[in-house]
Amino acid sequence: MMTAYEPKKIEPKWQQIWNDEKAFAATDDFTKPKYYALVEFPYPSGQGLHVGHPRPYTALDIVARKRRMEGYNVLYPMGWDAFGLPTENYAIKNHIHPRIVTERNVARFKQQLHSLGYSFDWDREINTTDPEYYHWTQWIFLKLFKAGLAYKTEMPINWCTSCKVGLANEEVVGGRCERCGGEVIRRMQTQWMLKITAYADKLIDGLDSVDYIERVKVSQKNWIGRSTGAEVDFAVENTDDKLRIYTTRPDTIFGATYMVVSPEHPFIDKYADRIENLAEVNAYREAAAKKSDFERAELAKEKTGVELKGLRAVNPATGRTIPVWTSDYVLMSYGTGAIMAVPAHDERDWEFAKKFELPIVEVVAGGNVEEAAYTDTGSGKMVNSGFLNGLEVADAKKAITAWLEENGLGHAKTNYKLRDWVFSRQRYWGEPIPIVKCEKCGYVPLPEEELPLLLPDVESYMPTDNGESPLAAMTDWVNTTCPCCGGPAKRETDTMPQWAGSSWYFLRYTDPHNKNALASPEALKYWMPVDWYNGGMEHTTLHMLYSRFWHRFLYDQGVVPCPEPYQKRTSHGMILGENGEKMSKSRGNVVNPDDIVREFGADTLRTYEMFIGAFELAAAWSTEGVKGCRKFLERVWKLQDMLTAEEGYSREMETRMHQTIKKVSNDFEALKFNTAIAAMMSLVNDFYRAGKVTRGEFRTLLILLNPVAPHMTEELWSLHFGEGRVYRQAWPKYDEAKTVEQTVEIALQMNGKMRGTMMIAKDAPKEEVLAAAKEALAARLEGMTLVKEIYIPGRIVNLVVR
RNA sequence: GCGGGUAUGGCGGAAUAGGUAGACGCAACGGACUUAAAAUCCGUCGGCAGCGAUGCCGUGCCGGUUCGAGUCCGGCUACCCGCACCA
Repeated sequence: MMTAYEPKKIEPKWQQIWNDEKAFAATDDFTKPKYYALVEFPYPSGQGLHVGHPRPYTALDIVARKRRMEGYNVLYPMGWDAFGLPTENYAIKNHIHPRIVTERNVARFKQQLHSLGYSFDWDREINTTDPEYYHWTQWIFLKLFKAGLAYKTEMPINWCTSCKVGLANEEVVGGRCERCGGEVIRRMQTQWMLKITAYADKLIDGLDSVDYIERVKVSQKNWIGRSTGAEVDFAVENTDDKLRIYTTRPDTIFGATYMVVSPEHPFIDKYADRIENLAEVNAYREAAAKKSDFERAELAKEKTGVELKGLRAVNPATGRTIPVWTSDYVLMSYGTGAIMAVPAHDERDWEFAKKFELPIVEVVAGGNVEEAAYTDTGSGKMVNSGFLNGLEVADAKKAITAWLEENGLGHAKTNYKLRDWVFSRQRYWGEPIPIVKCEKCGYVPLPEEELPLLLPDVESYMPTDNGESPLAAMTDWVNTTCPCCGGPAKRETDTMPQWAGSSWYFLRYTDPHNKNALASPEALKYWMPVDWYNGGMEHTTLHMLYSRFWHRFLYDQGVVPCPEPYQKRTSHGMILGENGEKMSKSRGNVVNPDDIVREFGADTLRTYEMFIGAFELAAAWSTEGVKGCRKFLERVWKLQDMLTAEEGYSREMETRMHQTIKKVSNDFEALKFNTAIAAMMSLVNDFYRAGKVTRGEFRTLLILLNPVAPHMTEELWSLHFGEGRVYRQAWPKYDEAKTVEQTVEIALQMNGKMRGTMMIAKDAPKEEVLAAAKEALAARLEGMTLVKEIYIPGRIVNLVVR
């Protein structure tokens, strides 16, 4: 008699067996074909695993398990991105060392992941807060520093007033701190910077060589924001000086009727004595300085500005003098901080010109520049533009750029929206920056053999109001000697941002216990690049860009063997609450995976999360849907009662078996887990309809279903197929010829409208099919003239009549 | 504003290269089993009309191409997610 399906008993049992057998350890046999599947390692928060975590983990677990069955040496690792603010804030509040908090959270996460039966190679677990790990994070920083890509500078930063910490532009969302929602203001601070801008072109161009879903590529390109144009010098009247601007539309230079400089532009101070309305100008500048970037953008609807009276510039194309204004719609941080304004062909300039009654001169025909700026670059010929008249925009660009270069007035120039990466945090729970400041020698890197520079214990983790990290209070630690001259020196007290540890972690997995290098060249050569990396869309512009930057740098340094770290990148959709809203504590719609495992089992949770909908799209949780998946697994379980002694496939099921193998195999590769599972459900329904299943059919089903529901399939295997394991079986093969039905149902249409169906032999000749169709539709064809006969084999017959 | 995405039954969602719209699942309804309920198994399940074989309509909206359009083309609308004065 068959036993009941009890996931609570069988799941922990198999998890223990896999653990004892080291079932999923990647081997160091570098002669085997490899497959490196990667999911983003989690931040071990105090809340434990969220029901959103298992979606990507299960998806790539399926891929990893399938690859093993296909004979690959698979690396599917897991670790902890454990530095970060929530842990530190918790530590401050509860006076517990962040290390202890981290350990506790990691233990919880790990136990939860175990309970879901993932085939991670736990021997390769890593933790970014482990000195053995951050040794190499610091080592990479030193490399960057020595290559001139890390520098310290005083700059206005985004300062979160609540976290008391500087934020990267990417961490400011809608003028507020991405993490705590606190107000963000601008503040001057000395910061370590990484020159990611030096890699802007490589980061864009590298995208051509990898297989990322399109929207990830598009986002990255937009974020880097490469634009080509020209820098042009405008002479300042009555001086020998020039004001340099950047434009992407040098072709419209004849229409430049005024100039605008950013309120922060040094030009204003330089010529302060000539500005007749200096008081007014300074008042405007002060008002602009108080606004955050966000406020500036918010108030964008209404243009503001002040003319710098007494200063005029010369349009190098027309030779006419034009006024110079200052306005906060021009940003100091992009281009040269100054623009030529062409109101006829730029919306912002147009608005500004309308408001301040500045002249609007059309130089590209095709619009009505009194009504709106005409910005179309695809059509329209140049007018009012001297030697450019009659040219298309694209040709005019080339002609004017050549002319500017010939006359020493300007040159072609590429600009980027991407800014350098603010790399310091005034915080405790991060990697110490391995630099000391010596009065004599300046910033001096620690010798590599002194790494890792350990994070010292401090009394308080509270950041300070003056913007210094809690480490600054540790005078014993801070005061040191200069590695260069031996004189007194002070350690850097800022720490690295959380992005640091996650910018190279995929390399460490290839050789996680290496004491002499971040990983051995052999391991890197074998495992890299990652074959398939899946993660959230929220990481496309931050983590993805940062890690590609570091990896590309390490490639240039000869440390890693390939320029791009990830061969393929996909993204999963979010799991929403039952009400269709984002899950959050405040909304009270959070589902805890532990509860689902306890009530239905891990296999049900895995199956449900894969069945919930298209992998890339958001999907709302449904407890009823979970029950449906449990029911499906029960039905598989109960197939035991219908098992016959036959080893192969039965004649009537053979085609269905081959079809299902094909469908499941292809769908797993294409991330179409929902339809793969639907196909298996369908097959199981067929077994029920037949009232029997052969051992051969059952065997194949268990293998196909194993990546999705590994525990139950192992249990059924052990009950019916002996000591072996499903996870060691070869992935089933299908015979294309056997996936095709011998008799097919085809649709009968008249004038494209459905008029019935008929069964016919798959390879029946066209004439025969048409004859049969005409016979079937004979009554309807009465009195009609047959105009055309269309036959699509296996699909449709369409008779066109009049 | 710019970029990307989505729109299909009561619901989640299927539909390789135009070729039987609604696979699979949920809910609902009917039946079997049961003293009963749950569970399970079997069946029905887009709308309108009809006792019925059947007919007409139907994939956000308007139009087009085609023997045939959820799918292609032109023009819209709504919602979601990024970015947001980047010259």
